[in-house]
Amino acid sequence: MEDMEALPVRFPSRQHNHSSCVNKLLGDAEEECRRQKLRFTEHRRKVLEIIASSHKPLGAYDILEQMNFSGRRQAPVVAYRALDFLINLGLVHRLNSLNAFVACMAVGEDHTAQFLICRQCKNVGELNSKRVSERIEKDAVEAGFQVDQQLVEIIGICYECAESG
Amino acid sequence: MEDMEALPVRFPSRQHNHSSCVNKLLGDAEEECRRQKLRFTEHRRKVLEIIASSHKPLGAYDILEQMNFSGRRQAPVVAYRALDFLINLGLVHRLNSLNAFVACMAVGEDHTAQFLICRQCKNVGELNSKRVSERIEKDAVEAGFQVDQQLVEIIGICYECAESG
DNA sequence: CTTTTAATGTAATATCGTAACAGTTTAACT
DNA sequence: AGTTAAACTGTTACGATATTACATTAAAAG
Repeated sequence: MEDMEALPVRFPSRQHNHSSCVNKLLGDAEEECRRQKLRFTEHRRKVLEIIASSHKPLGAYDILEQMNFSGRRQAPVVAYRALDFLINLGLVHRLNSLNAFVACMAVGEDHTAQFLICRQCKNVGELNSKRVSERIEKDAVEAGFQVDQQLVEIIGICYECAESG
Repeated sequence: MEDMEALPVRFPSRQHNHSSCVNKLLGDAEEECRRQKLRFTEHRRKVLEIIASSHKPLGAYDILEQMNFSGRRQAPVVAYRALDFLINLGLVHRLNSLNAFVACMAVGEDHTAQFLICRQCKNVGELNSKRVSERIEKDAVEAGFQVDQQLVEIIGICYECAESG
């Protein structure tokens, strides 16, 4: 029998205003850090802000370029350290097929994410389909494989790009 | 209603002898190239042979190391060119989460592959679950996304590693 | 046998990511 | 407060992965 609950999907529309995303995410981050007694430092805040201000995936060096606090260029490791932290907290995801990073669109929802990558506008959305993750889990187990982590990246064309030709 | 046909899965067992894989794959490659009027050159044959001789994913530079024909080291681009060719032919797959390459285990079967990556023994298997690929396709479409390509990598522990503790 | 298409050789360089270690800040505990 | 331990930062250097560009050679098509 099919699971009939609505399929949660987040794909950023063109009109979409980022600043609310940014604020929400920064708030979530602060709260989560308080809860887990972790430090939400300047670097971490800045990196999260940069990533959340775009729904296009950013490379580590793109992020780095936007981190010139005092005109001074940061070393790569600075970005990578912050990214690791944010990924562990579930606030940022890494897209393996692009070597790039996006902000999570469903923080704290205990979601399994499949990424929708539009190869035209380059925006990335999240499909949070439990049906997909459960299907993968079941079939892997049936094949004798114990699943720790699923990485699902779906390349194609988003709704708005398909509309506008 | 559930699809009840057997779930095709290939995970290399420990006893497994590679030479038959290698021969089969080289044969398939030759045939496919003849059919498509493509050239199965020395580099391409060698790279395919190297990849097929292991079920552990190999990086481009690992492959390169094994390509020293005349004691002379090849340039990276040589390996990448052959890899691109073999990937386009469907004989080799790229694992994005590892920046590495494996031989296809189901050549010519019009398969959609999900990769099973054992983080203990490092072997990689292929789950060729139509149910998974169709579930992804359906849910993406329902979310307004037109799918061109699916990248599914499943990290965990294979049967033999789970058995032996 | 010449044209044109595909593949190769070679060098240089771009892009992505980590190791190592000294110094500093913060939190936790007397 | 003063001391200690843990986490974070600054900095340098380097390793790993991948591509561009262009001259040359080989193969296929006419």
